[in-house]
Amino acid sequence: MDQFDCLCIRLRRASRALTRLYDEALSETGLNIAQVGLLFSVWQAQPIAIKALAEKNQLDPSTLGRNLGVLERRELLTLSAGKDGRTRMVTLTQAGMGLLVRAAPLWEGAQSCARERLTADGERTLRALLTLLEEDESDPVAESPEFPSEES
Amino acid sequence: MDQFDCLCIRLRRASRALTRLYDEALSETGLNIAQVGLLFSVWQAQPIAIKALAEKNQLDPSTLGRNLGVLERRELLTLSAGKDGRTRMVTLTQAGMGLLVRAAPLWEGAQSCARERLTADGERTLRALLTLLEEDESDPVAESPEFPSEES
DNA sequence: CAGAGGTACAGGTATATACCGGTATTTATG
DNA sequence: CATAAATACCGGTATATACCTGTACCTCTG
Repeated sequence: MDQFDCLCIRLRRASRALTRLYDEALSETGLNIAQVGLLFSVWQAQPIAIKALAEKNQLDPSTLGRNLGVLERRELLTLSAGKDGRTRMVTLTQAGMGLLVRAAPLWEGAQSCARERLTADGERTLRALLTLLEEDESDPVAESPEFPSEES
Repeated sequence: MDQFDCLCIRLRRASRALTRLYDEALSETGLNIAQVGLLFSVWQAQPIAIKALAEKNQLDPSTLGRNLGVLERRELLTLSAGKDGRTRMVTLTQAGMGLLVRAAPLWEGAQSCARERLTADGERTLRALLTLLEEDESDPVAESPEFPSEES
């Protein structure tokens, strides 16, 4: 039962390390990779209800609700009542969009840095493995858009 | 630039999912995988100073200190002054040892379950990749060179 | 249409995580 | 030896994460 053989502990540790890398790269935006990723996820699907967004991100809805609260207070997104009175729809603000645009090149830098640590084959395999680990999988947003740019 | 192509976001998501699997398996112990892993790590190296344990686990020392506090309150480990008056040495209690023994088969179940989702080859590759990712966490994107702009 | 049951979210509680600044202690330096 | 610098830890603050409970709202059924 060596700890280094625990897939979960290793994955968590790698996750912390990689998060530090991305957070550092994004530091000048004032947001971390979790927040930027969340903004991006909203941008892909807005307006979207909290429940749906939670499933999309495999996050507990209550966790997501609090995470959204942070971004709402910073006026990067808005939470408004949906047609169904129970739901709250999430939408990016102009500032939120602008932040994504600013974050894009910084994110690319971190991604390149992370990618350099992997061989092409290794990265493909990692992706396949991550997909397996993520299990369920709702449709992976087929023709996925990219980070918003000035033109979008 | 689909969010699913962000290595960090994917790793974090896989980490959450896998953590849920292990936590569920360990639920009857009253501890989660992070706590069990920490107990195990202490057991491997006790008595050990917080700083050293933090490095071993790639955790911020203040984070680790708080995590240890939780386990100390449950009397699974003790924190005592070291020879160096600044350090606090971590040691498992009998209860802490006992909990590790109880957790072992439950952990094995979760590990097997996780392993079933991977091919043998895939798992080897994942381990190699995780090792790569865990290596060096120093000065990240300081002077990141060009970005391999793929098709962008 | 009224009540039962399901759904979406908010908030409480607890832990995980990191950064920063402060304090005590040790080590290095003149 | 006195003091500056480095070290190890603690506590404040903020966010991330999940579970559980309560509440408002919707939907289904008799």
